[in-house]
Amino acid sequence: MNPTHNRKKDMTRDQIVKAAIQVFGGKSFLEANISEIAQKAEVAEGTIYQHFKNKEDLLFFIPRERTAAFCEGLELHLQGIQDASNKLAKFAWYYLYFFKENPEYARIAMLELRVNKNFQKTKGYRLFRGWSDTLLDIIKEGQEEGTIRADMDLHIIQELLLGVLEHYVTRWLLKDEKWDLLEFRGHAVDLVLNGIRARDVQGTQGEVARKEKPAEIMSARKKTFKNKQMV
Amino acid sequence: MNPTHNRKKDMTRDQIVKAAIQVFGGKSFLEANISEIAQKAEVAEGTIYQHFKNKEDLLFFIPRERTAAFCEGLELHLQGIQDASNKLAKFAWYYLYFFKENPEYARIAMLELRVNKNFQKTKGYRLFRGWSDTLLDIIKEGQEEGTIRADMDLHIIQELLLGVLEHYVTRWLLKDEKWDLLEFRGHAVDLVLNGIRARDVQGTQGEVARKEKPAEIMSARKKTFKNKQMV
DNA sequence: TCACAAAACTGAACAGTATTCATTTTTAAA
DNA sequence: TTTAAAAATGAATACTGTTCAGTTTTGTGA
Repeated sequence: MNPTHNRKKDMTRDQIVKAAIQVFGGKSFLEANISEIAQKAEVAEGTIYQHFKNKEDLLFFIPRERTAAFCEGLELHLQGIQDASNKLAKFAWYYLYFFKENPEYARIAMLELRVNKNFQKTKGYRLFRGWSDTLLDIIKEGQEEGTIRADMDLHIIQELLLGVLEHYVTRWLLKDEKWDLLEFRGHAVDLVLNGIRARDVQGTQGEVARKEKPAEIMSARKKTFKNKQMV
Repeated sequence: MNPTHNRKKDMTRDQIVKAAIQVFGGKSFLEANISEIAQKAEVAEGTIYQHFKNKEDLLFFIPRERTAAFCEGLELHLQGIQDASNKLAKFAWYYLYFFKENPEYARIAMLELRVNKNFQKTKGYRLFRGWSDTLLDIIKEGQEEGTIRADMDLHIIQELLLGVLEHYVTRWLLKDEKWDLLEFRGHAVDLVLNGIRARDVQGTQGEVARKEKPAEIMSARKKTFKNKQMV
């Protein structure tokens, strides 16, 4: 068979992945079982193993499709926004909006993939976190603009933002999506942006947990991050 | 047998829990297996099921012991510190310090329990999150002192702090504890404290994501939180 | 010290589910 | 239409959590 004519196989694979999102999105990895996925996808259990090495491999494949959709939407929503602060606010909004609209995927991403050590080593993970470069660019832009404090490494700020957003989505999921995920967005984002905003510090109240001078901090941290690969 | 004389049973239970911490702390819930725990605890597999309903029940029992240790240490380390900001800084330090010293428990708490929907309904969970009232008290104190911004609900600030801390511990674990967990503490805490610090806002740069007036925000949110039980 | 009943423990048997693989069916080019 | 490769099948297998009938240990009262 000609390698370009592998439509059929792709189609059943898509069916399987679609079914997997439904099943994995509704119960934990452990509780979800292959037979149910096979049934939903209208294939035999054995068929799944022609497309995926095992149950975990199938789980790890899921973000590929959704990440692409996430990135497309993000690009679109960021277009036309001028300064970095507004871009960050928009980013946070879109992030929460996306998971609100994709609750099944949210459960998979936040409650399974995000805390899975094996997933960190997969191709899917790089896509999953690939878009975070966009975030780094925005932060850098803000630092150059002078609207975001430059006395701190990019990655620290990035981790702060992602940490808070992931946390809010996770809490929302664990509480059975009882409230609107976007409800507290303004306040949470306000706190974070307030924290990273540049201002003329006069040492008025800024003595807590800051023993080194700004310049030293930045250069030192950049090196450390590169060596230790925090992100 | 007299119900007060159940020492023997408690001892084997402790052995089992200790072994469970080791095994669950070294691999995922799925990869960990009962036979290994039984072997490490020097009991038969069947014995475990006399103490715990099932594998998950055993996992959920683990935080009981460690939470007590966490709280004791926290109380001790907070003693003698005067203002709320320094208490929060100390809280963050102690939080990270504790998980740095208990990496096995950290893996269980952050990568398994924290994202487990079933765990949220257990007795262990209430202990696990019980100490967070301490955090609420400190934040309230800061708001009354005037050092922490009072135009925002307590719980929003609490979630921000916990979110960031949990996120940093999680990243550290997923990257195989490659760096010192306390290394970036100063910077992360600085960002958060900077964000929640009270200051005389003149509307200089504070227009992002803040469409309502401070007073309205607070009263509205307090109600919402109570109704929807975010925490 | 012994008897004995309750508590605690044991491990082989059981059950449920992920995975394998020999076989059948489908596909598409010749 | 033929045919060989690709794809799909599902019964058999293997692995692991859980059960339970039987054994051992414990503590008490005679």
